[in-house]
Amino acid sequence: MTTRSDATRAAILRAARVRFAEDGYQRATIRAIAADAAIDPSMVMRYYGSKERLFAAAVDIDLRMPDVSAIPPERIGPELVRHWVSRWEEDPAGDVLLTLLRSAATDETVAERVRAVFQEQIVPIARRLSGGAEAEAHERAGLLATQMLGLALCRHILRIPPVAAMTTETVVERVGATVQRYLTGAREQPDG
Amino acid sequence: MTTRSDATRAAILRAARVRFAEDGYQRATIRAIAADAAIDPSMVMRYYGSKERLFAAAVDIDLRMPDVSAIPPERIGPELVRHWVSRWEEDPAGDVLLTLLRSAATDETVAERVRAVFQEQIVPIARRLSGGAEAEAHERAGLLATQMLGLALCRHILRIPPVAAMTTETVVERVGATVQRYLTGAREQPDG
DNA sequence: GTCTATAATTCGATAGAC
DNA sequence: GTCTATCGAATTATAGAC
Repeated sequence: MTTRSDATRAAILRAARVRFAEDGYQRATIRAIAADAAIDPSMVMRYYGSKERLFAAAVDIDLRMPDVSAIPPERIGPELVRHWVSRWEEDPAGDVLLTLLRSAATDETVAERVRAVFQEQIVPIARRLSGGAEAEAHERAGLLATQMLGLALCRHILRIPPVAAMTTETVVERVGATVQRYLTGAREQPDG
Repeated sequence: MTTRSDATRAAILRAARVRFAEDGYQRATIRAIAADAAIDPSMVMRYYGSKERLFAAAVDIDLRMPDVSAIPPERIGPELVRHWVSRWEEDPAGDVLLTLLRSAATDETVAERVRAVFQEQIVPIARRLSGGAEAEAHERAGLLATQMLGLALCRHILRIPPVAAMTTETVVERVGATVQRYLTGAREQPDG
């Protein structure tokens, strides 16, 4: 029933997501987050205990991959890319994904978390499509990750002009074709 | 003729490259770099003036893309990937590339530099292969960047197991085919 | 050329008044 | 529940002895 404290908590979390997304974990300061939320810095400590716990709360989100069994296998590539692109454009999710990827590049703890998401949410998609062979599923999932994360990196973090300017439809078509090949394409030769 | 100071400069630079590559710009401290180089922290300031200038000196390297005119157009994809993978495994270059990409994810100044490298070294490759159309060259170069940088990100920074474990030959074949399509593949439909 | 000592900031975290 | 005041630690950077 403490609605005022709940509002404060939410305001802190909202400000933290923006700050972490813009500045990264290290440059973002508790003082700046508190200023954005228009509250006192000590309130952040009171509600979240430490900067690290605040960060964990700010990036605690479910990646929610789509149900691949509902997508025709021959359309899986473009559909996955479309889902991925739209996730990055949603409101709190986009900031969280931005924060996660930026932080993963400089923080081993966050990188480990990305690897866990890969193992739990990406590998099963490849496993379902490549009928049993475990090593093959891992390789296909890995290639998928290079393209999906590379797209997000260039489009939202590095903001390479032609990639950032590309329309959703162009991305879905061009990158979708690559993802399709990585997931369902014939293997040209045995693994070297 | 100041060979001792030159040796000190070089030792600082060598230690800086390793530290920046391992810890990133912010977490790497002048004190730690000096300790690695077995000299006094104030010497770093004496030789490089500031942490920022030391960083600039540490990552000042030419990316040296291969001469594309010497490669048959139908083999450009795998050859570019092979060159890229091997650059990341060279000795000082690998550390510098690692530092650049990690730092670009969290530092806008470094990101701007990556964009400049893209414009000066990647776009011309696409331009040469796509005969004149400037917008098309930019888009092809952008797609190339998503795949190349995504590969480096997953293999060397996030160290996603199946990507990190992939042999050079497998990467050259699988990712090379994608790069080949991005650079010389037919366009399925006009840009949306 | 090299090192000691320290200035000047900045930040996370705590104690306690109201 | 919220804010004031401050501690303690870490960092870049500087001044100056040797």
